[in-house]
Amino acid sequence: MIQSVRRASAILRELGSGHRLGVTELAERLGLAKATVYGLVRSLEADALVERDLETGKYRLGPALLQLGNAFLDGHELRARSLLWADSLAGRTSEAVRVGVPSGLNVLIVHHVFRPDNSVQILEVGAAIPWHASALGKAIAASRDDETLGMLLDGPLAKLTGRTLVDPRLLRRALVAIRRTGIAVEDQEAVIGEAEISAAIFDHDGHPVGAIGVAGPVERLLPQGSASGDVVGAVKEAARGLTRDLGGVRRFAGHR
Amino acid sequence: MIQSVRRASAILRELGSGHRLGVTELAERLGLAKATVYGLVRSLEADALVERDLETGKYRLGPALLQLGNAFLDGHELRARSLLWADSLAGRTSEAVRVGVPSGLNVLIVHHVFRPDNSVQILEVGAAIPWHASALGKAIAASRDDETLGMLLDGPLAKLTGRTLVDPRLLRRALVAIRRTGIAVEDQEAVIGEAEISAAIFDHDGHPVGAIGVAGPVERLLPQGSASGDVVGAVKEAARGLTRDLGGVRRFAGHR
DNA sequence: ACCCCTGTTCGTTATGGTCGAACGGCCCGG
DNA sequence: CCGGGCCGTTCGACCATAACGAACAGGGGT
Repeated sequence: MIQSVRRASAILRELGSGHRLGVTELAERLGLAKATVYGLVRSLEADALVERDLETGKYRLGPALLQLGNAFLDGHELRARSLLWADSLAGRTSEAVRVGVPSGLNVLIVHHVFRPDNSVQILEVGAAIPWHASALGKAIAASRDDETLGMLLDGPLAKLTGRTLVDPRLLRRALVAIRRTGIAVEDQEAVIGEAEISAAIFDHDGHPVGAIGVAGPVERLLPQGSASGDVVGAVKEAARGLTRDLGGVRRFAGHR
Repeated sequence: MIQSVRRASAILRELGSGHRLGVTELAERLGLAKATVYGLVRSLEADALVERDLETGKYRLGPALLQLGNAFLDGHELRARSLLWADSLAGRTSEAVRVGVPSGLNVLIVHHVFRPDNSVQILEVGAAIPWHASALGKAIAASRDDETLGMLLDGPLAKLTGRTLVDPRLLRRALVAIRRTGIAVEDQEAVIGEAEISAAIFDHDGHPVGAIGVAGPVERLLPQGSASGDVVGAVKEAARGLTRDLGGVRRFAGHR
């Protein structure tokens, strides 16, 4: 495990949380000597992974990251195969569709089809959502191996709204139900007024590689409090179809 | 300049050009020992900057890069300020608008407004275009300092279409004209049938930080072979407005 | 005009990154 | 079914080199 590389990536993560930081500030956040951080940022800057703000001298993320992020999407097999399914799902449900993959403690949106109603919507591709506050994240987590799941439940569980589940015990119980039904529901756990219904997608040895789901206003997606059978059926069908396209197989309650 | 960080970033660049590569293949491409590369990829993998393909064992770019790329966009001042100008420009010209920043030998698209005609268009944000084959790139290059410009002209100049300018002498002459007029035109130099008209955006000491331009079918954008005054005016106005918003100033023919 | 805090450079030390070689597992072909 | 070759992986030793503290320089703010 190469120390300097890990540290460089820690710098990127630090810079990724919005703020622009100077060498000194970075050094104290990471607990490193200024000169050490300086060497790291200079190296990152040489490859345009970070950029310097000319007026303040502080550092921010560099353009090469956008390029690499785009290259990641281009080569992403699940994303490529989900394009058609997502379009069809959005058409059938008249709601927005999102496809996500696990990335640490978050779900990363790799594909997003707008609700087909000509309203202005912001593209969420690239957004990272805490796993426990999204249907995509819960659908994926429900089928992960016990070790990974433990790590997820031990991590920080931020309370994004009043309805976010943050108790590991409650969360674990919810995941059991999700694994049984194959459907995860999120009811205003990330954003008030918004809900999502999703199902996991599996690879050939039954590990969840991502999830696809339908997102929209809670009153349309969860009329009288629960999901409509039509939407649930459509989501399940899309997830199953995608799993099949990937050469995958749904694994039931298997561990390891 | 920290060796291992530069090497790690070289691995990312290698992986970014589409192909999935194994340790051995990476090692020979970079001229390093297998064990060295192995250590580097393991470290990158730990931070999700690269990912392993479970079936083939080969490596590809990781999800963290998409997240970081998105964070780069979020914090991007030029992008943020260009949103309104780009919308307005697209409305006035009824064509697609793109905003780009320099990234090495490429222009990176950081904002893209679709042509307002309800046709299906693919989002180009994150795409990297060789600077010499785009109006954005030429507009930026025309105002860069001599040293950077020399580097650009010395770099590889790929011939993307029959009309791409690849002769450094011709290119340099074109840039002189662009600097004089403040407008760069690209006529099917990247994609046959597509043209673009753009102008550079400057920071407070007159360095070009990016460019904004209108892109569309050549027959509409360049009727009877040259740009319409209306479009040129609108582009110039948007670029000037953006420059002003950034607290910048257009610099004429100044060096250093 | 001062001071303080910044980014930067320098030289030394010993950490830890690099490498070659050897291991073990997998796939392919015989 | 067995062998060969290629792959990712581990190991250990060498010494390059990353990390550090301290000293320098430049700018902004007071």
